[in-house]
Amino acid sequence: MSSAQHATCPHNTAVSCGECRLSSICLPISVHIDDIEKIDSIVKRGRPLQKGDYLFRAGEVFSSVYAVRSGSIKSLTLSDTGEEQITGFFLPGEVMGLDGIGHSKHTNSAIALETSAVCEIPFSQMTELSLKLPTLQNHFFQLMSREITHEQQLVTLLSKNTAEERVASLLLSISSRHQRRQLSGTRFRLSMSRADIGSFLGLTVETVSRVFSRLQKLGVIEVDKKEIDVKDLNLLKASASSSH
Amino acid sequence: MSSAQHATCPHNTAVSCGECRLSSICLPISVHIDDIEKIDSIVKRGRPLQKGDYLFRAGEVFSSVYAVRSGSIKSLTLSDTGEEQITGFFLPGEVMGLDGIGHSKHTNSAIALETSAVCEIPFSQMTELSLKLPTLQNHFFQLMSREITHEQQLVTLLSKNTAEERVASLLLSISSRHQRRQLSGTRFRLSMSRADIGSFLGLTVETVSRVFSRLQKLGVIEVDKKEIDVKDLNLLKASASSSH
DNA sequence: CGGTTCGTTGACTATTGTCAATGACTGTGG
DNA sequence: CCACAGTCATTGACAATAGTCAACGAACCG
Repeated sequence: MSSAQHATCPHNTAVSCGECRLSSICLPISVHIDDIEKIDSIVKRGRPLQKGDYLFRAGEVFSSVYAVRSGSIKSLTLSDTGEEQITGFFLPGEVMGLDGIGHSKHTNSAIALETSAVCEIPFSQMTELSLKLPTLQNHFFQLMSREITHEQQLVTLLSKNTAEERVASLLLSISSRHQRRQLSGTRFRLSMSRADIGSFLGLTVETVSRVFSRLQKLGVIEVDKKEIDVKDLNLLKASASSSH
Repeated sequence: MSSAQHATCPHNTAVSCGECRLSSICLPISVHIDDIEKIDSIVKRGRPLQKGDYLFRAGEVFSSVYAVRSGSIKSLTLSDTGEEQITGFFLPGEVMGLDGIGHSKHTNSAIALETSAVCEIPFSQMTELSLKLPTLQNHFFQLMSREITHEQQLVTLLSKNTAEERVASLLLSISSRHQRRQLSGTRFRLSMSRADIGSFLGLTVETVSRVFSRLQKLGVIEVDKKEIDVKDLNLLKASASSSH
């Protein structure tokens, strides 16, 4: 039904890192086979999360980072005034929870947007193993650095771009992340609500909804509830970058 | 003249990590003395940068991260349309350049806001040393994780807060970073221009200027060009957090 | 099925951006 | 040492983008 389903069972809990088709995304490219086994031995695979389930909560003691195996997860913080701010959407192959390292506590909560499976990587075991596998150490430095870069790009998006450009950019981002997994970059399902999108992009639900309508009217995309069909990728790219 | 001057020469290039009064900020707290010497031996200390000098440029090959020793540095990216986005301000003891690790290229440029000195830490030597000093490895993981958290807080600020709240938050941030270095948290000099502040906070120069005027009229701060005197810290904190 | 959440659309408001003018400060060169 | 050009900061008037409030229908859940 969903276009994001894998050929094999998407939430299969018995797949090792060596066999996982996502490994090229979440693991260092150039590790030896026996090293993959070592990594594999510290990874815990729990049973799938149901939509709405928490993977971890802000304030909890940090002990692991998580690689999404299937489904999708949103991360969010609660501001002092109690309202939630969506800080990210994580798709299969992406690693989350890196923000907890700095203060030994999670600063975000993580909630499944649909039925999802994750690989838990206990952080202290990972750092220990990193001392013997320079490639692994380097991989995590790179993961974290890219996360910094992503956040900076998001800051720029919020600083300098209009509502339409922000929404178009998010669609492009999701599109390319689907493509990286050999899925369609032009037809996909948004697992998050309009409110989540709005919070992530610093917009209200109403504005997000209006932008979807406008992009549809312009022939850029076709929207059917959460299903998005990109009709003209170049137009979408044009919508995402400021014209002035 | 500037309130940020150290008692000893602030740009002294001959101070080792062991003697540096900033070490508790930029180095792991619990390293043994001989280990500090090892770290010290890979750190390069160049001659001070003058105002406007580049420390590195976006696109250059990444090889080192930098700890600010004195002065202040701004980091910025150039958008595809060529306009600059300020991504951060770095004060003594703070480490910058971490975003370059992920793609082996700097994604930001770094420019001195005033006469400044930095410690250059060659990254490959650091990672190599990290394999023998778990504390050092952990320290860098923490530094990077905190950077992620900071960026997320900035995203939230831009998403949810008004112009006044953003400016007040920046002033509070600078205030507490000064205090951490035993400097006055209520009287300090902003080394960056109004345009830099605006770009960083996603506001125009005019709006920044108007907010400064308003905060002054309200008795929160006193503004004399770049010199800021916080008259009522609690009022400033109130101005920084959303009232609704 | 009924109640609740979610998404869309409209009318109006308000915060911030844009454009413009002015004054202060900075630095350079005659 | 002063004059001048250029940048920077401030302020005002006006415009525009996105937010607020409200109503409605559709989908989802128990």
